[in-house]
Amino acid sequence: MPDNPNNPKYTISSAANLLQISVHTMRMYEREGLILPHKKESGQRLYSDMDIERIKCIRHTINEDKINIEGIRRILALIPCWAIVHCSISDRERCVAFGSLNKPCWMINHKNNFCEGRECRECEVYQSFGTCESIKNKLKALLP
Amino acid sequence: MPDNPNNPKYTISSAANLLQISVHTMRMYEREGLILPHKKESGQRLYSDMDIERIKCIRHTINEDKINIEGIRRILALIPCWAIVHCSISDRERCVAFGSLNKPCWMINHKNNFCEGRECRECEVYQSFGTCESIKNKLKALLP
DNA sequence: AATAGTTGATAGTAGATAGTATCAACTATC
DNA sequence: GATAGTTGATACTATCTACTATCAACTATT
Repeated sequence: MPDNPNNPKYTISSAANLLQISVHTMRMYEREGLILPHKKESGQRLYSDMDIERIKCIRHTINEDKINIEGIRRILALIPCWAIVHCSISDRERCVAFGSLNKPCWMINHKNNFCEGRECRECEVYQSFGTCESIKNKLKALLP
Repeated sequence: MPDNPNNPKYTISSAANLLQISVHTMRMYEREGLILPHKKESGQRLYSDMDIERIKCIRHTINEDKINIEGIRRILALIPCWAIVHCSISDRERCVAFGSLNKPCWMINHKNNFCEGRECRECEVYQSFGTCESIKNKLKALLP
């Protein structure tokens, strides 16, 4: 396996070490829908370099920008997934994620359409927040 | 003056009464950039029915949805004003609001362009949050 | 097979955040 | 012209939120 930034290689404790936070905080962020680590069949989590970067971004948003977790989730829920993956109109009509206002698509079972068989972890929608670049910049690219 | 919903007619205390909140909370929301009441020349604030509706929405977002004020402001900052008012590319390059990531345009002096001479209170960008309809729905309308 | 790490869950804490109280100077309205 | 309301400012507080500690059962690694 080549060393791409999505390669899940850190256990939860070594990731927590890198980030100087507790293992439990890592799991909290996941429960809240902010991160989506790789899971082995046994259920054990593994984190990639992208995941580390993403969590740094989350921490900055919470600690420096003073936005709470509900706020972050609501912002993530605004990412216009439909315009990023270009799913069809009929896909959208059936899609629970498209209709959701308070949860990002990757927190919702929405596999009855375009996203069938795709890993949310790998999806550009999920990764929009990965590098802490603002979602506004993504909107600027999409909206002329 | 006809009775349109933007007509500023309530003083701060009668508005606070209608909303069952303190006068001071009203001014806090303003300081935080969530509302933009009409001001008389003396500096006295006047609120319209739309303002009342907007504050109801803000309260719901804080108390029920549990999103903090910083979070709300960051969400408002995501409204794609440029695509709503259709300002020119060169306007955008000069516009401080276009570049801002953490404040909505109406909190920023951005009158050196398209918005020159326009009242932010009356602008569709500001009013996007007026009825508590989600900004996601606005994005859906703008993004095919 | 034994140690170290992981899982989910519940209970608890330090500190931040939304909101309040109080103030003197100024304005509206009767 | 007098009362009631408004302005901005600072100091204060109750409550919630992000985070931690501890637990027994399970898994990885040596």
